[in-house]
Amino acid sequence: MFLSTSHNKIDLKCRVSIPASFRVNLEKSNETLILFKSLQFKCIEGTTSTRMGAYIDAIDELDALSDDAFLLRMMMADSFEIKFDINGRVVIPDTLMNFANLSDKAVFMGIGESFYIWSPTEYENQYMKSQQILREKGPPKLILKKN
Amino acid sequence: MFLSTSHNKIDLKCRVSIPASFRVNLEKSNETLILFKSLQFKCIEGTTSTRMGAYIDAIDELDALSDDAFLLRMMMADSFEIKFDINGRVVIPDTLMNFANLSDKAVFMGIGESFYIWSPTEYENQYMKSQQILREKGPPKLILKKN
DNA sequence: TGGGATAACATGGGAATTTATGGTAGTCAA
DNA sequence: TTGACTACCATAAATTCCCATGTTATCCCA
Repeated sequence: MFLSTSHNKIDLKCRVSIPASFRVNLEKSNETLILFKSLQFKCIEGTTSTRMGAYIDAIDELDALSDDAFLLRMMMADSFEIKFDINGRVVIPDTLMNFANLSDKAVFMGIGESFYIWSPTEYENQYMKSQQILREKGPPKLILKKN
Repeated sequence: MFLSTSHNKIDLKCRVSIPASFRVNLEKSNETLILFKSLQFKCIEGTTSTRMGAYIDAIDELDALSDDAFLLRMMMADSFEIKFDINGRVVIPDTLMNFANLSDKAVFMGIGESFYIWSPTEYENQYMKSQQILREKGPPKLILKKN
């Protein structure tokens, strides 16, 4: 599970350290990391190859001509299998750097099954927005399912 | 699985480098590459011989005399088993070059179980279209099965 | 509980390898 | 003998690998 937030530096080669806790999480479950363009936000989403595989299987279940199938294929096209260097760093592909408006700083935000990588300003915006909603509408009502 | 997008050059001999990650994917699973006319788009589709077998089996499920089966057979007839040169390049058959309107640039787009080869302009059109659908309809609603 | 030792982490830089691509020589068939 | 095709070589650029370093967090013992 990916949790917590941290700020790391992106160097000139577009390398960035993935927070150690995220890395351990991947290693323990023997997963490779996939980075892709978020479908909702101007940020990168990171997840496991297993979870990405589930999306791919879902494509075959859909009507091949449907909009959903089309979008999912596009999503695959904007996804990258990422390798770590010995120090736990990855290289962020150009496409993703541009999409998320990243330059020299990245904010990692764990959200459970996956995590987001934001530019600092975009992260700040989204954070403000969440505080705003919280003030106006109060905390979300959560119903946890029993297993 | 085939992921990510990349732009490669097609030379005068119709040779083009298959992106390294696609090649590795094929080698790891000991598959040969099949190229054929996409059934949906003006592009080439590439996949493993195993998956091509699955397509062919799917045709057999159809009424053998139906128009669908006829069309699918005609399309499949234009599929090619492709060999790599020592540098990871392939030669794109003339039929496919023409079908996909390719000349000197190719866009490789991984979509999971297979990949597409587009002309740059056609790729651009499809990408625009996906962004349009995303704006209008939002991301696909997917319910992934629990592991 | 304090403080030094030790390990873990994030980051920088350069060397070695891989990739994409241009070119040439050899082979086979018409 | 020509033309098409294939196999292989060459090279520049991009990518990956690995070593070095400073900084932060953790541990352990007095």
